[in-house]
Amino acid sequence: MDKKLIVDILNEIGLLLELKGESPFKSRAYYNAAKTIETLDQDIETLVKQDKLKEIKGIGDALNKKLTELVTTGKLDYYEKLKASIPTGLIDMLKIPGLGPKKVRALYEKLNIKSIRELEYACMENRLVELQGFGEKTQRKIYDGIQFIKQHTGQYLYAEAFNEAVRLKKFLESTGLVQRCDIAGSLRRRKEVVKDVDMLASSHYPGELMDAFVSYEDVREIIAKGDTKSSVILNSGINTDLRVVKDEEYPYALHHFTGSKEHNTAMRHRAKKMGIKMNEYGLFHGEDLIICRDEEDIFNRLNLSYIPPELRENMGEIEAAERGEIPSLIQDDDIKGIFHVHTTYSDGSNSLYDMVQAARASGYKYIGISDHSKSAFYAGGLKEETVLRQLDEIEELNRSFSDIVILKGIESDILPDGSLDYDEDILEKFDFVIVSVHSHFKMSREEMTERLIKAIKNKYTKILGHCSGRLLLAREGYDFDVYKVIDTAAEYGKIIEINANPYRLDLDWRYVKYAKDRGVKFAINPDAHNIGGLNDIKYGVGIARKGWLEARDVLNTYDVDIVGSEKYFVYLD
DNA sequence: GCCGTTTTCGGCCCGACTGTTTTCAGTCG
Repeated sequence: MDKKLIVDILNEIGLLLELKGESPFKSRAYYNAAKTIETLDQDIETLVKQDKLKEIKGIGDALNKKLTELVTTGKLDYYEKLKASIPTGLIDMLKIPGLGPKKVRALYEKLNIKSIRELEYACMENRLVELQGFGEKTQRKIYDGIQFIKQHTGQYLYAEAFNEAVRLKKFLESTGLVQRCDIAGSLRRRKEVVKDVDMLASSHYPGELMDAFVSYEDVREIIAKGDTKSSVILNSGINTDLRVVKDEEYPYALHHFTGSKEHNTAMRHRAKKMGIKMNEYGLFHGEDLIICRDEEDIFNRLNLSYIPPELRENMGEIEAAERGEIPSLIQDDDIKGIFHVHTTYSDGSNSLYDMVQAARASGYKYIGISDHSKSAFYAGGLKEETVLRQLDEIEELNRSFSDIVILKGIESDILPDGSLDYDEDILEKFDFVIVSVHSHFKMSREEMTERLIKAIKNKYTKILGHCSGRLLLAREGYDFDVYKVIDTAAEYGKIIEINANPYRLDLDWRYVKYAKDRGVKFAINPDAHNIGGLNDIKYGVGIARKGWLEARDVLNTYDVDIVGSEKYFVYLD
């Protein structure tokens, strides 16, 4: 058995014991043994055979037994059990500078944080500062450390990759070497998680353009470089490809490199039936190129109306385009106001006044404040008297602004039994109630479905918040029957949130069209915990588009006299 | 978990530094 593997296992046991809060001397014994074996000049298997391990200083009865088991069987039961008792994410968290076993353990025990992504999210929600032994600077340091770590993983949130891609596109355009340039691939389709950035450009000077690309200041490593395709890794760790084509090939290439693969396959199949060959260089009748100036021409040539990139997943878009039934998708500037905004009353980091001012500055006509309800203990949920105080402040602010309406709301926890946590005399004071699950994720599928359905049916419920509870790349959502939940929302005329936070993007777009087809209406909610969070709304719009939604399907494209009225969902029909 | 021996359990490396906390705990090397 490889000595290095044995050393690694001993060191990991030491680490796991520290995380468990065992005696520091016990874990040190394992570290010491690891070091001893590492520097041992005898063969460990021979020592085991001759039963001479115990003669080595630092290896006593217990370690002798364990090492013998490990060397002879290749496995160690004690290690396997230890590993299984601790979430693997905790070990990853130790890689963050400034985080040791004690703090990781505190984060796990007090905040139930089990992975780096969950930790990052908790930092952004400002949840670490309240913890004993932690503070503003520690939280900052941990957050910065996570940004560093993230450079080494393989998947990225849409928002992260998109911002990288936009910067790169600006750079490429600034070289003066490109004719046309676009972000392609899954980013252009607005997938919630992407593996890489695909850029496409047309140019008279492909060689010079590639030279410029690989010398972009953000490039960390050049993987490949040619005249038509180059690959680099950016400082953020994201793999980035640039394809360069002739300008007359550009529309075909843009369609091809936007994908999805499934959409492209279906399109080629359709073309072939019409006697047309289709690839990234063109549409061909025999040897003759069919001239297309842009993507719209390509679709039209195949007797289809234009299909926006977000819909290109081979999920019915080609059939819809054939019938001329591609929806007119919602756009950023359709949004007139926002719901689901947190303030310093609960776990937000900007005041009610500041959030309202930021919404005004963004041109919104209304802002729906919804802090956490009293059961959200970890997030500083509002007790009844605090709710009343906030409602008073909102009324006061409403008197002082004529260009924005502040709506009174709450993000009420859905308790394990599906009930809400305020009495009716409080609930009836709100303009809107968002209901969300924030605890007890580990219920059975049936129980969780019932819990959600009961909350939807509650007469004070207006919006079902982040339906699945997932945190992208960090935490799976809880198990529930999404179709039953959507059907219930449809039946009771309740609105489903598209949470626009880049970590959530929940309801998943794959179910949005199902809900729309059943008449469900949506609210695109930033779930903002600070002023910057208000900008997340655009990611929600992206998901809404991916879910085939039009402006009329979305509550916050309506004027405040409609959304602010008691029976607004009636107007949405 | 190991060691040494006071043969049965107490001690096991520590100082600088940081960010908390208000006298100290945790991390790092």
